[in-house]
Amino acid sequence: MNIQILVADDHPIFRKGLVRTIDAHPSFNIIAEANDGVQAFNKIKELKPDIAILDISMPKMSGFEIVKKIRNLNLDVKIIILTMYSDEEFFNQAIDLDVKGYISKESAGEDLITALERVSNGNSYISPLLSDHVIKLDRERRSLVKAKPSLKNLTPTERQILKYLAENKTSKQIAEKLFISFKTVENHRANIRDKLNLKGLNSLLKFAIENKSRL
Amino acid sequence: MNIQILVADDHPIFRKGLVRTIDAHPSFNIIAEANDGVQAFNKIKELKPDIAILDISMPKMSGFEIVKKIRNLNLDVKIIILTMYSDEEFFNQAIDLDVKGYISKESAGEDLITALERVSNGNSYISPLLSDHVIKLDRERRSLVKAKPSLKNLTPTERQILKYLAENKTSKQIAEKLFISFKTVENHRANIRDKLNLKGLNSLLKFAIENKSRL
DNA sequence: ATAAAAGAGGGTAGGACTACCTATTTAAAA
DNA sequence: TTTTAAATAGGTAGTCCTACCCTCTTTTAT
Repeated sequence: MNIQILVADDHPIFRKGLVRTIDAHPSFNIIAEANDGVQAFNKIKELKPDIAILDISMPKMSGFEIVKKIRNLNLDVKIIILTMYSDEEFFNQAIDLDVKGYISKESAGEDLITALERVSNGNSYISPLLSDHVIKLDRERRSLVKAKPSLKNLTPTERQILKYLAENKTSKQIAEKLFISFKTVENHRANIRDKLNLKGLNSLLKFAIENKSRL
Repeated sequence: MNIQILVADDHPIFRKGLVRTIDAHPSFNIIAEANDGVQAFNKIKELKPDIAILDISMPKMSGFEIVKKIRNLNLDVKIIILTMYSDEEFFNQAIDLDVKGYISKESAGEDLITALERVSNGNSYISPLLSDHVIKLDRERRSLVKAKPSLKNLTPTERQILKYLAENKTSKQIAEKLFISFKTVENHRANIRDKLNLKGLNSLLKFAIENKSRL
């Protein structure tokens, strides 16, 4: 068994730690490293590793953007996300993107190796440091509380408008950018609020700002 | 020349990267590693390394607290601070504590080695990634443009109002919570916008949401 | 082919935020 | 003691967002 791995992280010293940890195991083979998101994406396209270990926050392109692009190209690359943040949003996003592994940067090396082993066998692995959080989420999902509305019900135009909203553009400003009437923009806003079940003043703006990373 | 070094960082993988980077140089010798602040402090007291490399944010005791304690004991240990944050506050604090080296975790290994060499010779070293920042800060100070006002310029009441704003409460709702007139709340809002140099509709709301974790 | 969804455009009423003002009281700092 | 900063309260005009209505065309899916 020889698993080919790409490692992408913009912190050279941390990356060295990753490489050493992984190289110590004969079944795993680092075939490439990347310093930033664009580099990572290009190398994944070119070398088609079995597993890509991606930091979320990298210059030029985030880990998530890379995953989206990979999915669009239908590349069969398993993804392990590395993160500093035990943020619910990020985690949900990872799940939506069918990411197989999700590991905190605070994890020990054994954690990483376990993740690699499980993911290479087609399973998933979430770092124990994060799983407390996951259990909480699971409980939320089971409860009757309406699940967080997903963005995927939105049409492309609605998404576009949300992006502008996250920059705190007014309906009028958005209308000018899109060459449509501001009334149309306001109608879109009303539809989005309806779909996301948002009520109250500026609730849509708040949502747009809080979720801009997922647009 | 054989320099004895202690490394303290609560991220095992990053720590491994540090150790490998340093061990590759014959003049430097890792004599101990620590997982958290208390461990680091105890080992420094016991082993008296020449140089201690400390992460700022560690469980149980921060890097800065360790430095203070070391200074109180009059131990002759040179300190290199490692940080994720290119935050002005942290940097100033480090300078005040007579820290000899200050390195970003985004640095490459060569940066670290350079720092070790300079510090072991009695000099100082600030990672270029940070010195740009320092220079930029300096320029901002020199320029007439009001430097980006941080949250610390806000009064307690203003902070409180920002917190409510981050929850998308209206001025009226906040006024009711605080038992004051909504006009007072709006005045506070105007003052905050002024201090933070925010302009345009809902810019304050946007700021509050984006910075709520720091309130 | 027909129905549904997406996009575009419009109207009205009301509530909310912003930009500008002024003014008083109180507490802290010089 | 005088000054300054903070907190309080008020006014007006303008712009924007929201919550309701409505019609029309084009595209997509059944």
